[in-house]
Amino acid sequence: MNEQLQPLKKPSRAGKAGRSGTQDDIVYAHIFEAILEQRLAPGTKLSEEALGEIFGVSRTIIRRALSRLAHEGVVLLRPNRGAVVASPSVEEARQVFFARRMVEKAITELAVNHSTADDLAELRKMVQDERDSFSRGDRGAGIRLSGEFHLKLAEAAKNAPLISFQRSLVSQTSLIIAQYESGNRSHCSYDEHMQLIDAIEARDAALAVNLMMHHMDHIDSKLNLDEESASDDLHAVFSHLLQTKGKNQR
Amino acid sequence: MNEQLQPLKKPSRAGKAGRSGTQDDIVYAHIFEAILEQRLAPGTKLSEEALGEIFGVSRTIIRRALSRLAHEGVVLLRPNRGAVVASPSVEEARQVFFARRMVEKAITELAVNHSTADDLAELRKMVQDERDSFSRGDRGAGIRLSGEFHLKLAEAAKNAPLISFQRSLVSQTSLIIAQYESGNRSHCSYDEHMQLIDAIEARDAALAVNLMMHHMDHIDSKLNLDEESASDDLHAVFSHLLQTKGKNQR
DNA sequence: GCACTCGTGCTTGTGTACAATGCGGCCTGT
DNA sequence: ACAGGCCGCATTGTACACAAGCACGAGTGC
Repeated sequence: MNEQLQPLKKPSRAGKAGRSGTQDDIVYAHIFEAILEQRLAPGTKLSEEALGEIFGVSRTIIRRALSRLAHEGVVLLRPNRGAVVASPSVEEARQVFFARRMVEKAITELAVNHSTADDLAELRKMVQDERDSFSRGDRGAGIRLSGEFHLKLAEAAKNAPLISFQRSLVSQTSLIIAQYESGNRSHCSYDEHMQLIDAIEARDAALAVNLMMHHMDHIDSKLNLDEESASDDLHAVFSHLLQTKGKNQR
Repeated sequence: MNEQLQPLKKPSRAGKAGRSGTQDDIVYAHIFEAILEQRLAPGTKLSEEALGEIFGVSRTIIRRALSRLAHEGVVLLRPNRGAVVASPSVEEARQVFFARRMVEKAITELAVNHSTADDLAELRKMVQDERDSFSRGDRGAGIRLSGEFHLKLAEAAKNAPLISFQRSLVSQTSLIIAQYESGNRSHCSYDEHMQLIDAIEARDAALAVNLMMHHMDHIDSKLNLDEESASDDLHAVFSHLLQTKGKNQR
């Protein structure tokens, strides 16, 4: 069991629930980051006690964080058997992508109508960060930041339920990308993000949606979901056997 | 404060997470049911200790249940100030309905392609139950069952992320209906549900989607979201003042 | 008479101890 | 030697006790 947890680096920016720093959120954000940046491999056991020691908090806090992560689908909670990093099957990946396509379309249309100048400025800044990460060679941060771009876009759309759903979809997508990405191409090209912002700023709904749909095409064309990527990752291959327990996910 | 909690009637069917009966799920399902059937009014405080005594479990269990309910949006968790039954504002209601329209459309299309004979049979049975509830005059159960119909439809669509999102949307919709419904008309007419099943069984996607869209129209035409329903419900009127604290919403 | 402040009580937040459950190794019998 | 069952260990599930924070009310000064 290769626990490659690292001993509590700085809180970074805490990505998502970045507001106020209740212990709870800090732990959540750290584990979340670690998973998305692939410092924690799919299938890795997440022991409550071990995590508690690492973060210097009791199991109570860890448990809440894991619960949240499970809700978003990046962690699998197996009754009486602990939590593991989720390893989405190909079928699950397809379902996530289908849902994302639908949501991104709606979000794009809403963003065209509702995004403010501030929203757009922030979005541009995020694309900058993303580009920086890639040029720095930090693939993990790149994956995470490109996800956060899509999340920020959802916020610009000003629809609370969609934001929260998007949060979950983006998390899972990042996990899928980390697991299935073929080659080392930039997976979520910032150029496309930039063009998208331009189209939204121009309030050109048709163009924006079009760009977004192509963007989605590009993302999943870069994954090899068609053949189960062979013996590359034994865990992923048998994950559906190992972890299909009693979750709500069919 | 009028705690109209009633002392632990039978588990009923536990509606949603009906599988296995861990204490956790039981408590969750009971509170969920009580809220959707309007035995718990929006704004009602949900004290952990009180609930614990009622259900005969410790606060730990209650807390998890409340956390799940908060995730679905039917309960509002205010840090250090306890949980209350959510009372969605008109704006929140609009956002939920927008999202639902989008999701129901996708679900309908998927269900046309993926629903099995078993799915359809179960759906028909649920519509029966729904009709029975209304003829019995049990409005609360009717609201809940019509919601469960839409949830079952999502399951027939065979897309896990959509199912879980739909669960949250249906819950919130039920709450909104309970809060804003004008008059006493049957709000989610079973006739429309039946026609929808027929169209799906006939694999007529265009018709099915059409019916679903009209169904959505009917639902929100029955609500008076346009004027804040006057002094009818003092709680609802001032809820945005009382509860807008630090939630992730917008 | 009004407003501000301080004290008190209740509710929630967190840590920890104990119980229950599943897992793996060991032993025994065939 | 291998299969099956038994027992001990580790990890999670639950409850409880203590700490902290907020709300309400009484009292006092202006």
